[in-house]
Amino acid sequence: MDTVKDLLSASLWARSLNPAQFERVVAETQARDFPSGAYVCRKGEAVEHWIGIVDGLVKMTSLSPAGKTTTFTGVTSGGWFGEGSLLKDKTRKYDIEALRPTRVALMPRATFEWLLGTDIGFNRFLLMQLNERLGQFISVVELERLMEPDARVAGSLASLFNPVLYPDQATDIPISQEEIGYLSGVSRQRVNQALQVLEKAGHLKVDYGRIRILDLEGLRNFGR
DNA sequence: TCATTAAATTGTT
DNA sequence: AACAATTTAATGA
Repeated sequence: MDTVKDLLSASLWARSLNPAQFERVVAETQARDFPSGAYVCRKGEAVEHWIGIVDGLVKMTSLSPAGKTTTFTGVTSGGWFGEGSLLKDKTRKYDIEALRPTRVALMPRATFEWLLGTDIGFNRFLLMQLNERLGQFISVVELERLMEPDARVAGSLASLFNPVLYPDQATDIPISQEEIGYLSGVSRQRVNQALQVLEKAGHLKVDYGRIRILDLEGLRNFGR
C-alpha cells in the first residue's frame, strides 16, 4: 500500500461508506512518514488522531520510571489504533515507535467522531476491533504464563499476522530477531533457537532480517 | 557494473 | 553479554 486511499480501501469499515463520505474521509486524513526508530507518538501527548498504518511496522511500548522498556504489541500494515485513547483518556498511554520506515494515516478527532456519530458500519468495526484486541491480550497473558519460549515466539508472530486487525498484511514481514524478542518477551538468543525449531516444523521461513509465514494456523496452535 | 566499506543482523558460546 | 560470521546498503571508481 502506498497511499491513504489504499489503506482506506483495504479497511473493512470504509467499504460501507457512500462515495461522498469516503471522499470526505480521504480529504481529511493525512499521510505522514517516519524513519526507522522514530516515535510516531509519545506517552502523555494529547491524542488528536486515530492512526492507521499505510505501510510499515510499529510497536507499542511503555517506559517504566526505572528506565525499563516493555513492548506490548506490534501493529502492521492495514491496522488502526488509538481509538481507546481517543474515546477515553484524551492522552496517549503508550509510546509508538516505528520499527522500520513507516507511513501512517492520521485521521483527525473530528472525522473520527463524525463517523462514530453517523455510521453504523464504523461502530460495528470498532466493536469487532476492540474485541479482537482483547482476545489478543488474553492470548499474550496465556502465552506468558503457561507456555514455553518456542510457543511464545510462535504466538507473538501469529498475532502480527492477525487477519482481522491487519487485513493487508502479506505473508512476509521485515523484522529482526531482536525485535521479535521484545515482542514476545524472550531473549534474542532464545528467539533464534525458537525460529529454528519453527522453521524445521515448516511453519515459517527465516530470512535475513525477515520472517515469512508459511502456516499461520500452525503457528497459532503451536504448543497447544 | 563492480569492489570496498560500514552497519546491521545472525548464530553461537 | 560477548564474539565471529554473514548479509545488506551505501559509496565511489
